[in-house]
Amino acid sequence: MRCAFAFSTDMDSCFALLLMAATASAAHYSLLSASAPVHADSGGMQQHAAPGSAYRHAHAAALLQSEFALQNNGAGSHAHQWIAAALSHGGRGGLGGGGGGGGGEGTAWTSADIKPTIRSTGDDMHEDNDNSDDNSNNNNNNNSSSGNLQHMLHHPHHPHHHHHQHHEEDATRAWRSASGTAAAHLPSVGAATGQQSLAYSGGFGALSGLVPGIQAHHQHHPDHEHEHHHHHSPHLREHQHHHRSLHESPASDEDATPTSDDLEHFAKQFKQRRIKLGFTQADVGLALGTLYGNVFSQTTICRFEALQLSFKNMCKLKPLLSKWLEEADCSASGGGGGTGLDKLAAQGRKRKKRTSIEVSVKGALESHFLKCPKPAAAEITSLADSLHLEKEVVRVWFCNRRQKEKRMTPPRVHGTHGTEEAMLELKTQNVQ
DNA sequence: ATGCATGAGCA
DNA sequence: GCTCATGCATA
Repeated sequence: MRCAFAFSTDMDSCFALLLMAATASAAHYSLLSASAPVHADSGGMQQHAAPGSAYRHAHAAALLQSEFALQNNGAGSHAHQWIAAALSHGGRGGLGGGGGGGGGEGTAWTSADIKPTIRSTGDDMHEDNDNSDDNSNNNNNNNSSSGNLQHMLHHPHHPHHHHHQHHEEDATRAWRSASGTAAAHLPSVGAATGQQSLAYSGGFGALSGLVPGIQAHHQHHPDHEHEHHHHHSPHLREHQHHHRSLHESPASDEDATPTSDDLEHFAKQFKQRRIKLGFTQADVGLALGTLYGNVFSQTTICRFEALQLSFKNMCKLKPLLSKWLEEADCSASGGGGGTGLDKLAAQGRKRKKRTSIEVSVKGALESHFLKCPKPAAAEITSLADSLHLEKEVVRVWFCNRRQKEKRMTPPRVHGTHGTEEAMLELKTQNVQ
């Protein structure tokens, strides 16, 4: 492979740093391990003894946990309290953007200082180009209303449940292509908030983290106006026949808009290699940040692997991950052994405490969603009222629910049985 | 691994 | 207020 770039920059100094880092970080705290007794990735078991040897074994099944089953911790459902954090580090005045605005009673969770995240650190502008309007967008995904256009055009069968009736407005921004410019915000990496597990002890991640030289290149984005074809079936998981357009090989990391199948395949492969190499999802997210200027969280990487992002988003991330993978791959041979770099995790923003919605209430919301995915403000209000939830909470719930519909991997039908799907998922995921 | 949340950008 | 990308916090 051609992977001899990058490191050459500063090998010497890097090693020095690595050594220091190595000694320093003996402590791993594994938040995740608790949640991951079964599956290998995430948390607990990433630290393999032999750096050079990538002998990781495949791991086990993903447990699919039904949200409904787990949620009833009985905790007060809608008592809101914010984490009053002492905001020690500088911040900037928040603007009450989209989120906070709505709630009537919603105090200002947003008004203090927020967003230490990458996007808008300080004052710089992010030119993230996701011009969601003109030419980008796409999101072809499944079900959703108009988005299905694609499906209809390219494949007759319609996956999942769509009980949708219509939605004309969606058509506006309906998928057009994965064009994208998916690419991204330029680097302005801020402090990566201390992530959950930067605890591994892998090889390259640390290294890349320390190498200063390679920072700011941008990724290539998949743009192309072509409507992209190919179906992705209800359960993408099973079939991974990737037929490509006819001239490119999206499987690698070339540009060209990948097909759903390509993405599926890539994601699978990515996860496999990542694990093999001994990296956690969080590690990857961090490495991406240091390599390309965009830090991603464990969550995002996880969702990528699980195809739980929109098609467009998947396309955007793929090249980045692909690149990382290449580097990780080749560096693996060199042996490795550095360890975690730590980031100053100064986090002090006020985030509304996560509302935990009771199972029964969730059920009610769900059924409303089936009837009407996009309730009007008034409906939301009354619904919220009858369920004893804040309006804002309900509104957000619907937003999130809609987003879910648009993922590549649609939400499971947790209806009357769903056994089939569950089994299928288990089966297919075991492979890794 | 996922639920609820934030915020940019658009309308 | 919606969508979309993304993540903290939690199960």
